[in-house]
Amino acid sequence: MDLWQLHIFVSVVEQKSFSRASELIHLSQPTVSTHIKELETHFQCRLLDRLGKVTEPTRAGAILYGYAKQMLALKQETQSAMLDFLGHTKGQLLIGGSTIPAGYILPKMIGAFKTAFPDVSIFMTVGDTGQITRAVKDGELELGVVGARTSDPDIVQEKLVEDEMKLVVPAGHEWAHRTSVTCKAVLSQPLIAREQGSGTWKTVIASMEKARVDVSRLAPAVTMGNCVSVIQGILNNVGISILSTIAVTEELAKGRLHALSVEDLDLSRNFYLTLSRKRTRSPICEKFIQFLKDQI
Amino acid sequence: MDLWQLHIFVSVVEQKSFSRASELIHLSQPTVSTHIKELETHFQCRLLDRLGKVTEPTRAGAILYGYAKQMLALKQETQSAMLDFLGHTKGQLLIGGSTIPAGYILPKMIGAFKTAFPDVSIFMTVGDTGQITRAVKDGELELGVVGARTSDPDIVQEKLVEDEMKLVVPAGHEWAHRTSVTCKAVLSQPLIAREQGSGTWKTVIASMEKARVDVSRLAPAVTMGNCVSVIQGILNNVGISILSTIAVTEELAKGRLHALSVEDLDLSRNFYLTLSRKRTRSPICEKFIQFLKDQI
DNA sequence: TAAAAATACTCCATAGGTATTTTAT
DNA sequence: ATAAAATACCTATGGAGTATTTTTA
Repeated sequence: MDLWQLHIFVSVVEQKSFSRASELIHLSQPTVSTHIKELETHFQCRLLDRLGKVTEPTRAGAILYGYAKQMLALKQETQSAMLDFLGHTKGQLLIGGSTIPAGYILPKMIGAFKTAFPDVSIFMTVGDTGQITRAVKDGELELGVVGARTSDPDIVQEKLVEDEMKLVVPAGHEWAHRTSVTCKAVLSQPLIAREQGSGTWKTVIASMEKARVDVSRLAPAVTMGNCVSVIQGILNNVGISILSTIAVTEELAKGRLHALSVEDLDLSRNFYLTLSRKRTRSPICEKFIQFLKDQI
Repeated sequence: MDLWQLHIFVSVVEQKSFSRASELIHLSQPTVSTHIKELETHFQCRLLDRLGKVTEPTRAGAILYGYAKQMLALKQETQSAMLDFLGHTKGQLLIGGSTIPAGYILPKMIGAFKTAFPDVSIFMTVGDTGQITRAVKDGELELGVVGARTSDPDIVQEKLVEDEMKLVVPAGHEWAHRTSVTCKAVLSQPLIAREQGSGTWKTVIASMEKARVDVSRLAPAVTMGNCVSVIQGILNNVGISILSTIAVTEELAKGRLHALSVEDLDLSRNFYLTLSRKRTRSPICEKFIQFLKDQI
């Protein structure tokens, strides 16, 4: 019993005739006979009553007909589901991003992409660089945007955007009109730090170590769990902090915050498009990558 | 794309390996490769990522896998549905009977059959001989039990039971202790007749004509639409009637009615098992025919 | 180096065909 | 007599095999 034989069987039932069915499927009448015979030997019973004028299914044939229709319908459904997916118009896309990309880069992209392809469902996971990279490696996510490179050979990465981090102070701060300060001056101010896993804070520490600044002299006034809290902290004069400009563009535009660079400190970093080296990317994912590269 | 290829594909996905899958299905590894390749060219995309250690489905492959599982499950379902039906343990049986068989013969049979095969659903249609015979001819019913033969060459009939009709009088009637009366005597009594289409009444009229009794002398006190009404009529002294003994066995046993034969009148008739000559009978139907023949 | 999949090739089973016979209207 | 299905028989595609190479961990 295969789909082809079932298709022939269904055609005979619907045409009520072997020869009419054979014309319809562009087969010879004996070929149709052979296939029906094969089905009948397979099930060990008559499936069609050849009544002379017409051919009608037996009870067993009627049962098989019902199932056969279902299977053929399911085949059709499969075909069109695959076509839809491969025509990158339908399906789902699983992506991931570390804090900054997930908060400030990807949402815009997802919005634009959804407008272009409304039948694509996008699921975004937020996690730290390590989590996202591992998920991409394992195929749980098709694409990630993270703030650090990895040495894993199963991963390919591509620089997506350059991110400049700056010292951020409230509008009324004594430095609110300066464009830069020394690193030493920063250490004298109450500072809002980020938690251990934060990519932003890792970059800050790394750049300080690179500039041979004694990191132990850092005395954070408070440590906060996410970017938004830090911004709120600055606005409420808890302290100042070093943040991605991407994360504060809005507040800078409103004039409620001011950003300035820190002398001697290289606070630039990159966000990387992160993909599995060997796994095949879906057409939807390819399309999304195009979007990312084009619209940034 | 056929079921065999989908089966191979599913096996590779589940085994995460071409070679392990090939062992499982008892095929060579190159044969598995060929089939997967064929699926991939059919859908114009990669379905499996050969990652070296393991093989995992691509997004497209994952979609196909879902559908493939459904199709294979449906195939299994088809197989077992056919087996159940052919093992005459499950399914439905459509039968029909004219008034007396449907009222007094078939219900007993259906009860016994349902006990033996509880998973069989039986649907019984009641109609006159002509209706039931036509439905059997057209395959709407698989089996009928009717009170008359037909000349239709598409129908085969077999005598199932002999039915004796008798004159039925109430317990207190003047003939309540007689075993027979003359036909002439019957004509002098108030008689309950049956409607036009009734097989019972047709038989009564036919036997009278055969005995050269002047049928026009029949003056029914009342005409009733069904057997049960006639019995009630007799019990309430509306008149007497000629009925199938099969239909009054219960009342005779209770002693509320008395049956006697009519001299000169041959009131015997047969009920016939009625089947389509050319249509294949389901195993359930064959089994039911056995039941009918054995238990009568 | 070893294991997995791909490639190259050979073979035969079978799906397809045509010609014809049988069956039933 | 005619139309439909079955039978007989032939052909060629492709599904299955073995042997080998390529790839990658």
